[in-house]
Amino acid sequence: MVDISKKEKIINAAVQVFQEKGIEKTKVSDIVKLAGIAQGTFYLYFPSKLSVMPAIAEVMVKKFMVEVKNEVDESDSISTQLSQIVNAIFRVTKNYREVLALIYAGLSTDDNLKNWETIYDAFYSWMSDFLTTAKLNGKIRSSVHPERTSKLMIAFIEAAAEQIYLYDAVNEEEERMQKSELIMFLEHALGIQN
Amino acid sequence: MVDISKKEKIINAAVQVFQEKGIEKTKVSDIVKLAGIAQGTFYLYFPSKLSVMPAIAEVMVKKFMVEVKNEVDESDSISTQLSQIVNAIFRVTKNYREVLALIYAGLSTDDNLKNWETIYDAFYSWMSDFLTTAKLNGKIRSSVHPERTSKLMIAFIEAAAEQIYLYDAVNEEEERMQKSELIMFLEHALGIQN
Amino acid sequence: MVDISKKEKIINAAVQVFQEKGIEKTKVSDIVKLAGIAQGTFYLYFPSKLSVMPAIAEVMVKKFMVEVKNEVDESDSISTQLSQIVNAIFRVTKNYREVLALIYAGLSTDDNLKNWETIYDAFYSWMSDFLTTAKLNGKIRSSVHPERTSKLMIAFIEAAAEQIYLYDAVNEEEERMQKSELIMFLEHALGIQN
Amino acid sequence: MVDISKKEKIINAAVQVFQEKGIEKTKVSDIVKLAGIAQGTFYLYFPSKLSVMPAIAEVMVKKFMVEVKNEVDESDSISTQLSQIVNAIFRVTKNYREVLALIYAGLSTDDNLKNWETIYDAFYSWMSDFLTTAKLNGKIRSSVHPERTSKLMIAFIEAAAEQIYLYDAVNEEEERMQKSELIMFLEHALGIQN
DNA sequence: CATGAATGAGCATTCATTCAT
DNA sequence: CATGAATGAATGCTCATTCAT
Repeated sequence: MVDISKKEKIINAAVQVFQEKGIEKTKVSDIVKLAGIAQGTFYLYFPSKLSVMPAIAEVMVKKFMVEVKNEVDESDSISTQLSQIVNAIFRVTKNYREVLALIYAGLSTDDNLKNWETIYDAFYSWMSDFLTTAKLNGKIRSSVHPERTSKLMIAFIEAAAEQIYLYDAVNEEEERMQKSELIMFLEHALGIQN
Repeated sequence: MVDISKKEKIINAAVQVFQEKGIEKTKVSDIVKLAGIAQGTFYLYFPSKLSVMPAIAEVMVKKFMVEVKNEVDESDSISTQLSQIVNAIFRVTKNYREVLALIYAGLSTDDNLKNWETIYDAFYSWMSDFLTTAKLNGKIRSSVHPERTSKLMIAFIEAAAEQIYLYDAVNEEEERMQKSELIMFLEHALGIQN
Repeated sequence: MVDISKKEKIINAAVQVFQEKGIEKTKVSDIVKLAGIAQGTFYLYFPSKLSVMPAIAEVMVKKFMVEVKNEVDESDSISTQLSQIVNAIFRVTKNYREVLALIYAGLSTDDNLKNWETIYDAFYSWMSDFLTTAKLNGKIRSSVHPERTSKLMIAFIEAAAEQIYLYDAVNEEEERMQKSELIMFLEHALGIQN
Repeated sequence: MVDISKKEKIINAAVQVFQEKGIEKTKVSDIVKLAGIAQGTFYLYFPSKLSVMPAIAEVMVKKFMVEVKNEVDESDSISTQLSQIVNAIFRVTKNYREVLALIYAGLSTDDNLKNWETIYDAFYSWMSDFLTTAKLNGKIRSSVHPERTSKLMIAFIEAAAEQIYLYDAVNEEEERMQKSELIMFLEHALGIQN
């Protein structure tokens, strides 16, 4: 039986409440109620309401990575793997659109954090490795700079997903078409040779 | 002499104050003080503090368009024009990074607006026209779907700019390199033939 | 064609709005909207929001008197006339319960008015005359002091009506019984001899 | 030593402040200052400013009952006891005229309460018992319906007291005379036989 | 470590009133 | 007389944070 620490309970509850209520309307009292702990206990683990944000961001980045790693099959073609990456990122964005918006906002709201980069580091590394391998295998154009391009790609795919799920109220057909266009766009950008 | 309406005064003041203080810390009293009007007057034009957001968003989109239109020289090569577009978007993002972050957040914070698309429409149209022309002239790959790609490109370039100016604290050298990588990425994505 | 002065329009509108919204929630803007005049016009006729109260009170007292005078038939027995008085007062109280509550409260809320007595004077006089006549005709006990008793009776009947319509949510049967008890109570109090 | 709960402190303070300032001019900050607690604490016990009203009403009804019970001597004649009841009610009304006016108004102002009856129940019961006993002893007319008449009497005596203390600015002589008239009125109404 | 009652600074919003037209 | 846009003082209520137990 897995013992969930109070800190984790708080983070999980925070993700859920933020997801449902948005940043302004979420009260610490909501979070602790859902976490099943006392109001004061929150402050034993986090110095302030906003300081949960980085922890949430970390959780979200982990979700992205877990999904991507689960979805991507290295034995498939690069083109297919690219689709798999896009699908994974789209899926997480769809499910956690609100929290993601909050993170993007919350981090700038809160002063104490420019850890963004640090938080994303593992994801950037993974993507960078992916690109490096592909490049070594001659599957993508040789001029790709894996590190820089990894950041661009993640930013791009997430932005495309947000565009669809956050601001548009698109139908499934349109969603599918837009995703196709994105993948084609990426294939050309990376100069994929299957 | 141009007569600035009270509403415009409020919007301009709001852009400035939000830019300086962030969303949580901005008080309506700050905005009206800067706008030179009474507190109550604010509520004659906007029903709530957050409801200025869409108006601000519109202003920001206009800023993007003005900069892009000023910067892009249609007599230049497509490749050059692409750089010009990127430069313009980066410049606005750099100058208004805070407000932009607020908008991305604020719109989801505030319930009353999913007008995002509407607000961006003009920009999307411009970009779509740009791609259509380029496509007709055989300057970019023929498989590009101008409308869909226009949305992707704007989302992408903005996301790349935010990544640099919002979350990173990059040096100029790194900024320059990242921008180059982005342009190269875009050139391949669009299949540019100069 | 009768020309209703703006002042009367305001008073009528105020009665209606107060009736519907209660004293706290009634805004001057509601009153003027219903009266069909401009906000500022209100202040040409009344120095403040609360200062309409006495005018409203006057209107209400007039309503009481009109109803009582219409209902009471001097050719009927004293006992019957008493019932008629009670019925009239009950009817007005039922229809204007909210405004009446407001008046009772509003007058004490507002400092500038202890005109209560003055406003009720005409009603007291009528009742006093009624009692005087009855007394001269030997229809009621001779120890009744018409002036003092007139005030008591009006206060009493109104209080009884309020008790039913303001605070109770009585059924019609109970209402009828309570009214009977009141009339019997009054008959004995006045020592009515038919 | 009796420990006064925070809730009681609030109610007591509220009675006092409302008595002094009236309903509109009373600020929550006044109440908490007098109660010696923090502003926020008020809202731990009452959801809104107006919601103290019912609690105050209860306190006032208790005051009526305490005074009446203290004053009335069952070994005295019915006539004397009636005077004692009137005196007690008049005294409380005189001392708390403002709060009483507020209650009468406040209850209708505030939506959440038609508990009026419930609040008065104990007082009605006491009076009803008083009348029942008197009736059984043949001291009052046998046609009196104790329950209904108890409500009428309380409403009546209070109304008479208010008429004097709230709206009139009577001299003591007039006050005494009006009270006599009331008692005589009641004696006849009840058909008192000493 | 945990609690949750108490705190009180802080702010958005309202609305009676004014006054230039 | 009439207007209604503009005013800005005034206050109820919230909620992050603390601390005695």
